[in-house]
Amino acid sequence: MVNQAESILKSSALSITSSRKKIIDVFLSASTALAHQDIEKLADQYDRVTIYRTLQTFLERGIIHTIPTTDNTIKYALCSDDCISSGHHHDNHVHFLCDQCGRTLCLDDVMIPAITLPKGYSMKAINMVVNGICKLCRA
Amino acid sequence: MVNQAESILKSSALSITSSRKKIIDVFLSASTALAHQDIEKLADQYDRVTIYRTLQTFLERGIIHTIPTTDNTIKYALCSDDCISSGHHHDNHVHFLCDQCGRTLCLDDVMIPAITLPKGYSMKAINMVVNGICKLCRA
DNA sequence: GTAACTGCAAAATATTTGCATCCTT
DNA sequence: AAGGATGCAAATATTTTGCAGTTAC
Repeated sequence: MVNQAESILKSSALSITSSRKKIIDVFLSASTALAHQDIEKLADQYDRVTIYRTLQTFLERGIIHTIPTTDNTIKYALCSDDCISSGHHHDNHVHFLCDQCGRTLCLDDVMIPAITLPKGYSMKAINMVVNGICKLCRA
Repeated sequence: MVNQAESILKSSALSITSSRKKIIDVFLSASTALAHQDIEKLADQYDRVTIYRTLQTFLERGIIHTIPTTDNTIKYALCSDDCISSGHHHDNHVHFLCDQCGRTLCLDDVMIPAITLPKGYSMKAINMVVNGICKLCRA
């Protein structure tokens, strides 16, 4: 039984350091996408700068991805296995941003429908974000 | 023939000032969505703080909206007529972010397809952003 | 041992707030 | 005239950069 964080780092050919493991663990145990600030709080033994640099590295390697939100914040989430494997990032599920609790959730079961672009445009990635009230806030 | 910027301000019950008119004109003559920085450059006779406050006001009144992008920037665009009218903002077309020139375009002819959310979730707004290479960069 | 990673300090940017003055109605 | 909008100054917050010391391999 190998540590999951370590195995993620290994498959991206990154050296295994305690800050990187910690930040991956934070993502693994989070149920939602996280803002830089959230990560700072949850991994507060590490320098803010290290977190910036680590997130940057993870983005480049496709370990995490950003979720575009209308509320002027940037949220990060772990990529699912199949989106790391291909080398090319593609996240094909819908994201949900709750206007009440502010959480960003991956709706893994809701696929993004196909669309047709006008002539001359090529598509590399597609994102779909729904704003509203989530299950928990509504209850 | 009334000035278009003035008529937009009037229908939102905002007082007509030169900075507000200028900023609306900037949007009207832009072919793409604009970042705060772009607006600063295009309306550089006005204070940076005024631009912050004006954009904030316009967002609240539904004169402009933000477009979520994966590249960690916030882009603003004028709402189309029909999205102002209802009081409730709803932008039902797809946005395109060109990875090469960085421009954000409204694909007015491409509608966002309907999706079904899991039980317990309610939808207030939906956004769809496609990344890729635009028509002009490809040519 | 070497290259890469981290922490600290500091610089550069971006955003927010307070207040006095000016402009719109 | 009154309320709201603007500009300036300054306080905060965010992000980037340089460098020296430390760690992974």
